[in-house]
Amino acid sequence: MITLAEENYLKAILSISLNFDGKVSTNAIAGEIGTTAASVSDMLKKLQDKKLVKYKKYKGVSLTKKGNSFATSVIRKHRLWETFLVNNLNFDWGEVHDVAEQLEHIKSEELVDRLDTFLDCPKFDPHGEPIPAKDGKIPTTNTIPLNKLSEGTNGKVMGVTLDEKPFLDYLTKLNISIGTEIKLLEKIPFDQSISIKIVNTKQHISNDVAKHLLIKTN
Amino acid sequence: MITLAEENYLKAILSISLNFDGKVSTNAIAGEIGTTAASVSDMLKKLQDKKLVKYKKYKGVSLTKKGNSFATSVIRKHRLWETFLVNNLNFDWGEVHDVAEQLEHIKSEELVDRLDTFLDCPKFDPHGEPIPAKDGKIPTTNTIPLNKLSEGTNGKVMGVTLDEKPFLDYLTKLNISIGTEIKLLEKIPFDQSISIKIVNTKQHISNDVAKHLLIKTN
DNA sequence: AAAAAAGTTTAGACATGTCTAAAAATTAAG
DNA sequence: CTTAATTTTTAGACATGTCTAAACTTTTTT
Ligand SMILES: [Mn+2]
Ligand SMILES: [Mn+2]
Ligand SMILES: [Mn+2]
Ligand SMILES: [Mn+2]
Repeated sequence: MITLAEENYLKAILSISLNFDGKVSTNAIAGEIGTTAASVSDMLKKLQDKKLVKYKKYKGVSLTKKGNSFATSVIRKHRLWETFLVNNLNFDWGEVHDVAEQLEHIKSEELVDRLDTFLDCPKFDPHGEPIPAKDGKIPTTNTIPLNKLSEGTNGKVMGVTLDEKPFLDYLTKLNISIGTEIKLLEKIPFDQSISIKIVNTKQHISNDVAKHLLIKTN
Repeated sequence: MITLAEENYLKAILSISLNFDGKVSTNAIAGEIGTTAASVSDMLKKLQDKKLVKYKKYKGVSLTKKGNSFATSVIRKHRLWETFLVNNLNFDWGEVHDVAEQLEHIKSEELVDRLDTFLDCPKFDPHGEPIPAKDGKIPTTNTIPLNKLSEGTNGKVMGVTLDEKPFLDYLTKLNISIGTEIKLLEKIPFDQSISIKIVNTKQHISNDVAKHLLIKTN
């Protein structure tokens, strides 16, 4: 049996390895989970024993096929629950992450399958993040982070890569949500901040915000 | 913060005290939870410290107002989730208990409130058991266990007081579900087993089965 | 009222998961 | 290439929750 703590570590390792490639460092995991490097070292040994990760002391860690499968399943559950909470229980997209962190650990294959069916097998969650299918396949998109676009480009917001409430509340305040049409007007070299146009209003946002907005260009 | 284990103990104490009255014994709790008397003693001290129970060594335990409120809330969540699983995810009434045992521990008042609204504030769960309201009030019914009825009485099955799969599967096999019309034909003094009529078929069931069927007489 | 049985609590151990502080290894600087 | 800074691991402690075995209370029998 895999424990709740183990699931969270596997999920963290997968999340990190999706952004950067190569082996995942102890510190990176500690940062993601909000724990100490010492705890991570302890846990990596246990995950190694269970053949969920490949781990060499001081050399970082990667998921085994089995570990990747568990991690993907947790993310699948997380995003299906978030979809349920927003679509059916009328939660705001900024309020669902913490509850989904709990729901993702409920153990019942049957439950996940039926929830998936109930929701009509959604491909993306309320933040536009892809929901892995039962077989582990993750839907792809041809989107680019807003900060990588060139000046003058038009596009549509397809997703966000951060689902913390303060960030999502700020987006809502800026009138940005999934589907919003955006035009990149100007990039400021000094701080990489950018000017954008949203439904005829001009706004200015930091690079930190822009990099978490996934855009599909027209 | 109240832990998952503590919630299960409080729920067990409430369940027991609903059936029998007076103080709840250590052994009864151990039996209900499926643990040892030693573990129960340990936990009762902790619950005492948190003012969730009133406990005197060797003299049994009872819930404080605070403890009762937590226990009731756990039962409310359990039954709301069971209702969701049966009504919306098309689970059979015998398949939901174990999953609900997990879901009942998800921490979010907002979630419970919204789930309740989503389900149209149901008063009874799929097994006919009353769902406590947000304020803790438990819907009442004027029902009697089938084994307490006298011969010749007609009535309708309003609920079951056991939700283990083998029992519920057996009921399904007997064509008994919530709403089924039943007539008590004969009580056998030797073993308290009884003969019943269900939609023109005669059946014979043990006292053990009959005592878990709640009947509303016509 | 003493002895036996049943019920309950304590003592000691163990598993899981976490933390701080210290030691060891790796990487970056000088 | 040696020292310094950073990263990672180990050692030791602690909290939670569980268990078995032994001790203690209460209840039941004789
Ligand atoms: Mn999330
Ligand atoms: Mn989690
Ligand atoms: Mn149940
Ligand atoms: Mn439970």
